[in-house]
Amino acid sequence: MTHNGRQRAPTMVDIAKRSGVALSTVSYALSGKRPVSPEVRARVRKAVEELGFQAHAPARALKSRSARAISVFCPTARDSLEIESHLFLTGIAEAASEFDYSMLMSTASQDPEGILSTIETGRADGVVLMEVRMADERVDRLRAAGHPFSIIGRTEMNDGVSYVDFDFAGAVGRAVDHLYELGHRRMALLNRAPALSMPDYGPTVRSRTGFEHATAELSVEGDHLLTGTSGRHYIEVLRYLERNPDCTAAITVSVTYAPLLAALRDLGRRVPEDFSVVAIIASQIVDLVIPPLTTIELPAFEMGRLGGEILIRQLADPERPPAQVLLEGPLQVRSSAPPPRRHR
Amino acid sequence: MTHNGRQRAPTMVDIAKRSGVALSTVSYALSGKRPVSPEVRARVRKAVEELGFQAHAPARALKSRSARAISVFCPTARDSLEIESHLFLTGIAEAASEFDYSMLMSTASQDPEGILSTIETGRADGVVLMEVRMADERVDRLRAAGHPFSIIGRTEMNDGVSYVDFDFAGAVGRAVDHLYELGHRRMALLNRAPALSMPDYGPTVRSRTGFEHATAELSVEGDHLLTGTSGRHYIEVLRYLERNPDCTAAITVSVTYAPLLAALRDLGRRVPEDFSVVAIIASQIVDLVIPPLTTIELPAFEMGRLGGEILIRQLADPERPPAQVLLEGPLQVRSSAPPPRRHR
DNA sequence: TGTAATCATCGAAACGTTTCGATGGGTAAA
DNA sequence: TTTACCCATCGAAACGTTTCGATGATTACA
Repeated sequence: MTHNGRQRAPTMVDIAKRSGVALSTVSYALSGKRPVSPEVRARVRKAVEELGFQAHAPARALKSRSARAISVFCPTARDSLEIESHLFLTGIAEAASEFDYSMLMSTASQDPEGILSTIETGRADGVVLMEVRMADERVDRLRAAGHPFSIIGRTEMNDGVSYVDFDFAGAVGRAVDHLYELGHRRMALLNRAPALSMPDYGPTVRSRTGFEHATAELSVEGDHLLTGTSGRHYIEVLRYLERNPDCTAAITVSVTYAPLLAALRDLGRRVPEDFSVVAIIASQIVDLVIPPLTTIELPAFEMGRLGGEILIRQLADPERPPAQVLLEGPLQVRSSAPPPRRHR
Repeated sequence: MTHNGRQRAPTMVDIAKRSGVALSTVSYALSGKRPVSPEVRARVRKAVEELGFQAHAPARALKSRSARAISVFCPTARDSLEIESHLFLTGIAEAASEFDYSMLMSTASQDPEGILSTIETGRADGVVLMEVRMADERVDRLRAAGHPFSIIGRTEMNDGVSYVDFDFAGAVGRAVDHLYELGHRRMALLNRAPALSMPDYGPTVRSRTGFEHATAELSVEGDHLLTGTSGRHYIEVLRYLERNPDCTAAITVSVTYAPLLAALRDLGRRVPEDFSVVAIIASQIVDLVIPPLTTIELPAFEMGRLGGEILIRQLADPERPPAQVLLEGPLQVRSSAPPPRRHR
């Protein structure tokens, strides 16, 4: 039952009048913060139903000093698509609705002032950050101000901060192992080229570290390339493959599978017959790529959900110790890097 | 200048005290709704600066009866990715921040109650809807309640409602023309298979109409397939191509390029030598697909931006007549369907 | 010099909740 | 029957703004 939009929306005063009790009793009947007799509760419920009452969120936020909202900052997709962002985002939104919170979203993702102000103006109670760097001003500022927040990703120093991150180093390591078992002895890591504004983007740094360790451990040759989806990047990958024909496998992070597959195709090298690829990517994206890529799955939606949940739980109980979650992704063998022969 | 998060945030009362004027004068000095002497204005500004004052949004929303926020409902990406959604979303967010509005996002995109309630609880002033059907309960309800809203997409009956849509019928028509000029005389439209909950999804319906008109006009054979990214859909496309070897071209809508390219590859048919493809898709996605697809570009980010802007302008001036925008997309010739020979 | 008009500023009420302390009726114990 | 206590309910204040009408000082005009 909803009321006509033309006239004033019913308030708790209206409910109080109609059910013949005091305003405060209505509040207690609805919130349950003090006991209320069954009859009164029923009368109040009935009036709420009949008038289509819905509590006014700003009034509640004003008085209770909590907006029951979290705010999220996510890079814009105007020019290029950070596709994982969308999975993070909807994951967080799902967590919010699960706990009956609102979610504010903004694309001004790198502006520390803007981020702090959503909290300081009372629009939101906490913040979820993503695309953070190893050293990140936004994190420092939030921490200094004492505002609740959680991160999808993590910085270098994470004492006392809540985060959900993916173990990129471990994932790359397992990808190297898999390719090694397939017989490859020289492989490349196509790492994400950080934009100029992101000189030490966590996943990039940690993927590289994992790659260097794993290749050293197995004594295989490993080449590290920073790349992306631009034409220039495609050319660089193409050149690399031409010059290094003994490199027969690659690990791609996020969208870097695209320039690789394009270059392989243009060189007439087939996947997986001539070249193996393991992609670190969200499963939802695999559906859109040909051939079906062997992946280490990045559980992006789940990361978002968890990141949101962690923040909200912290909001509910400020004493709660920070949660730090590092997720692993399963190796999903598909056709771009088949299982090792001896296992077939 | 920000204050320490531990202590109470400064309010306009604090500003009033520090600058030695009345509370109401502070309000007028900051809002400019009544003239204030230059000296007082300067004193107020100084105090604001020194105390790091930021107006409390819920209090403002309560008194002014406007949250300066819009709310957006977008499908979840848990299982499959409606990639355009993310472009719409960040486009809307960009518009919001441009006009100094907040944007609420929720994934409960099909629930009419939830949509109305963001407005009726005062959390937002208007709604942006997406993924609407030809007949859509959410639109009817919003209109009946008299709530401001705009649509990315449109329904069958759009009197008095603001929307931004893409001309799918026209786009498919132009794609047919292009393929015809390339010499193709039988072609398929790989249309989006609507989910069960979306029996008459606008783009799907209108793409089909455009296809039927254009093929009839040119007297070419046109086959209409409903498909998606699942394995079952892939098989269906594969079967279709096998059974109809004289079909030498296809138009894909959104992600349907994926099963098509996979099937062509598995049948050993090359693009564009043996088969031409025109994809109706956002440009940001083309970077992720091999081969580079000839497209009719879906300006998804711009659609989002406009949809947000239209709503906000309407919020600012309720007298403003509804805006109805139908965008066209340029044909971008890339390698999946090269330019006609005679033009080379 | 007196009156009207103009201007900047002030005071108070209001928006719709939540929550504290007070009140009064009922029951249990004395 | 009194006293004490408990319980449900009430009344009022408060949260931080915006905005209306009032006030007093200044200027303009007669």
